[in-house]
Amino acid sequence: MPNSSLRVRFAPSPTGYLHVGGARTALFNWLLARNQGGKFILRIEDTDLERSSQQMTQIILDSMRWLGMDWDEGPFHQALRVDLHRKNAERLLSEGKAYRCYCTPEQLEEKRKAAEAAKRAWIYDRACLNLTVEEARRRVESEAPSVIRFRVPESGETVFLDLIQGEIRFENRLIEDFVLLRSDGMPTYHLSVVSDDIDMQITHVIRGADHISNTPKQLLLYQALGRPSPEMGHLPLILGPDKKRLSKRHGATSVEHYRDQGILPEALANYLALLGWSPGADQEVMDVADIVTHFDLSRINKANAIFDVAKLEWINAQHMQRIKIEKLSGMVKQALSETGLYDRAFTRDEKSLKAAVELLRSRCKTLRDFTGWGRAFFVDDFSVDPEGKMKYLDDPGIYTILQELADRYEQLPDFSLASTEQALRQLAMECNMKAGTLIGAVRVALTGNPVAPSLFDVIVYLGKQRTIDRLRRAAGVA
RNA sequence: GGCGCUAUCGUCUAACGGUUAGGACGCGGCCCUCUCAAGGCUGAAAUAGGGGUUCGAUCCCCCUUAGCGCUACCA
Repeated sequence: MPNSSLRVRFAPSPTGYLHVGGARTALFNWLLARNQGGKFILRIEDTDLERSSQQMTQIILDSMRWLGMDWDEGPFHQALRVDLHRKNAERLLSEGKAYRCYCTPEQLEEKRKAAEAAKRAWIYDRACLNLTVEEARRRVESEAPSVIRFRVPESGETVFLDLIQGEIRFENRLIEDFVLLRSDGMPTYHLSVVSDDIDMQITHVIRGADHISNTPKQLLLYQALGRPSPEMGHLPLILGPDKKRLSKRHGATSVEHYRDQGILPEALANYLALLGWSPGADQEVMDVADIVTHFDLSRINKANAIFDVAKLEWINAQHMQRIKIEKLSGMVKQALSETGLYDRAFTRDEKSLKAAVELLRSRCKTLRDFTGWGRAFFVDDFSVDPEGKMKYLDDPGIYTILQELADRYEQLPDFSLASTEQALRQLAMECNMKAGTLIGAVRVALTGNPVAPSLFDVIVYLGKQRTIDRLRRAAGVA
């Protein structure tokens, strides 16, 4: 039962990078739209002029695209739509559903503090709602700055059926007469969100659970404006390992960061989708298309989830193993270029690059491992791991053996998996040493690392000349 | 403090009144093996506590506890 008239939106405020929490909110909206054949709308909530910036907007858009999301409408800039918001505020004012408030921030702060000191709950006391006609006239004439406050019903309840959380109810008398329009004439969050969601004909608002307590205010606004409210769904929050809300304190929170760490976009999307949502089957590693077809709001969890980097890395490793080799090679090439390790002469051609990637992929957790641990597969300039050196190249006798192996390899008419292995084992036997020991030594000589793919695969990949050179270099460095 | 939401292995989660409470990450063991991964097999590990409802509660209700969120002329 796809609902092609469904319209959802993601509405970030460009005051920082795209946070993984925000990314997940965006993703769930996008998944819902794509699953239902509806529309996904992007709206930039930049009414906080001081904290918003064009650069941040750009970074957010880039991160979304990188994650594989596209949008059908927008990006709309909320700051450009304030006239519409103001009109709604004025309409409510003229209909008596809102009123002017002349209280200064200082006065309010004072009352708030007093209430706090007396351990009383504080919401705005409606001082300006109860102004006598005379007082009201005086205020208007004095041209003192004022805000427009929404007049919340003093009794009754605001109840809604949350798509994810179920029924949620709030007593109206505990809801404050919140500000719609600031004294500088700029709309506040509640006013602009509702105005824009109405104008953009949003049918489903899917957002973080931190907005649950904002919901009754917004629902009351829809009512006052005489418009049906959209369906509401509140996603559980993403927490850090200490169960606190995920923040910079936990280190990595931006999508950009994970991209820089060498996480694949499909892996991050996969992991984010699994945070709070579960596919019907036990299959957890999915590509985006799979997730789109299986996505279903009814399978979203209500409890907050802790962001687990270890599992993200595992999922990433899984994706690196399953992805088409052409695609992975392209990403590795990009990573090599970015770190200045892409040497066309060394890598020779696409086929050779693919061979190296194929050899390394099951041993890598992120793209970074290709340029770090896998360095010797792409350039000749690599260092030798001290521990590997100590373990395998400590005995001076090994150098003559490596030299000898290089000589024998040079004589080999065909340089293959079988022939190189046969020659090595033969030499080990003659030297009265275990093949495994020699293999270890050669591995360190060729890759600088005691941990690497199967040795003879490495030898064949490097080729005859490079293998011999590296063996002699290791022997010579002695 | 007030209001709201939540509560299954350490973590992500499945089980939508009846299961030996399942899977995955991580951790341990074994197999494979030239190292390390990958892969296969396997082990330890959970229904927060207390009351109800019911023939029967992880599941429904209440209380407690804990965690989180909101509590601005920020979004």
